[in-house]
Amino acid sequence: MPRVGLTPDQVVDHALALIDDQGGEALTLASVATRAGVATPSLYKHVSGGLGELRRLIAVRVTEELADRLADAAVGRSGDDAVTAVLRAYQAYATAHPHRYAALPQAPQPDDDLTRAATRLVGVIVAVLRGYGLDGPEAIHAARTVRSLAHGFASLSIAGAFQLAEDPTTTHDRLITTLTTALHTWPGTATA
Amino acid sequence: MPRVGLTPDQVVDHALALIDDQGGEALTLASVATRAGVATPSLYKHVSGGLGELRRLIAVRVTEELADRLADAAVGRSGDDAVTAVLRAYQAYATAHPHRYAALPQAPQPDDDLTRAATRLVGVIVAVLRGYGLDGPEAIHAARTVRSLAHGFASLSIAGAFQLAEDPTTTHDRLITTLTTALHTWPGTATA
DNA sequence: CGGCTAAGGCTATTAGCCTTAGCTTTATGG
DNA sequence: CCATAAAGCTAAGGCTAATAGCCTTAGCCG
Repeated sequence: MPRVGLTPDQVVDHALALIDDQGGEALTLASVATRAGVATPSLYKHVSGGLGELRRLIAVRVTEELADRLADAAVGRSGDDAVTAVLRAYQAYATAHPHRYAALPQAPQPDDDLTRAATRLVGVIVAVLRGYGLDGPEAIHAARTVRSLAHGFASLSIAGAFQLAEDPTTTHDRLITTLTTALHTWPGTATA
Repeated sequence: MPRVGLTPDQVVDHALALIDDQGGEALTLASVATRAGVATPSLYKHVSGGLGELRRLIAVRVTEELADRLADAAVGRSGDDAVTAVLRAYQAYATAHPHRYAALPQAPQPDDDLTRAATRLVGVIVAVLRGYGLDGPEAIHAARTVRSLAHGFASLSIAGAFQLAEDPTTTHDRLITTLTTALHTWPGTATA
């Protein structure tokens, strides 16, 4: 029939639109195919690994998007200002695209592409940490801590884990203050 | 045929054994039924909501288990000692049962049972924070921060996100030191 | 002791999904 | 203008969840 001219990237586009609309549970090759205006098996011409690979590509794309946002937020800032902006950008992305963010851990194994994207994301954090005199292995430990905090808060808030009356936004503010304060006196640093 | 004498709890037991063995991806009513020595539809007699409810029950069970471990770790300790023990227990549980922990976010919506279990888990953290003079709303914000850090690190480490040469155990040590230090000068506290 | 009821099994069926195989058509390059 | 590779299709197989309806067991009550 008429050729749609699909590309792997476009398949991921459709998949993301579907996830945004109906959640990761609804991600099925059949629905993606319908959105793309194509029969289900045709998707294999572009995503040969089937559903598993599609999930992988989604994780890569989302990680890249997130890394972009963080990089944008960091540019032109340094120190506490930069960390604050990065953490706010992280949470803003997760809040704006909750299903997309929740789809992240659905990826199979961390492959090369995903590792590359994640490395870039971590790179942004490491770069920001230079403002605290952190470098080398300690910068990695600190960056992992930052990422754990950002990811933990994002996934818990998306999952609806914060049900008490207290405003999660306030929690996030506290969390940022706590983090910036801690980074100034990072444990492994001799300069205390 | 001969009655197996199944109960909802036993169904969850089988499901958890399956998850531990083969990961959350492999959780299917058919496999659980096989393990239980029963035909698939028979499971509906015990878990009427089908796969969705089973996942819900699993999340509740895992959250309860985790809360137990944290409570055990906290007993008889206070202050930095208690926080350290709780965070280590958290990570130890996640490391010991990675698939089980990864299955947590597969639960549908936070229902009453899950909320109850999570409330107990948070209660343990809040109790530990009393050692820092934290109470009321600020204790909640601090507890959420602690939980975010613990959950973020656990899920990232399970997902294999820490691929660089640096030892994640060292990261965890730094993370704990950072957290205890920060709790002593919690942002919202007047006593600075 | 007889019989009733409810619970816990079962088989059969439907609907939906992923995936592979193989055919057909379109677009493109020589 | 034709050959070929890419991109679509239909058909089919095998898996899953879920529902419907039947059968048997266990236990209780008269």
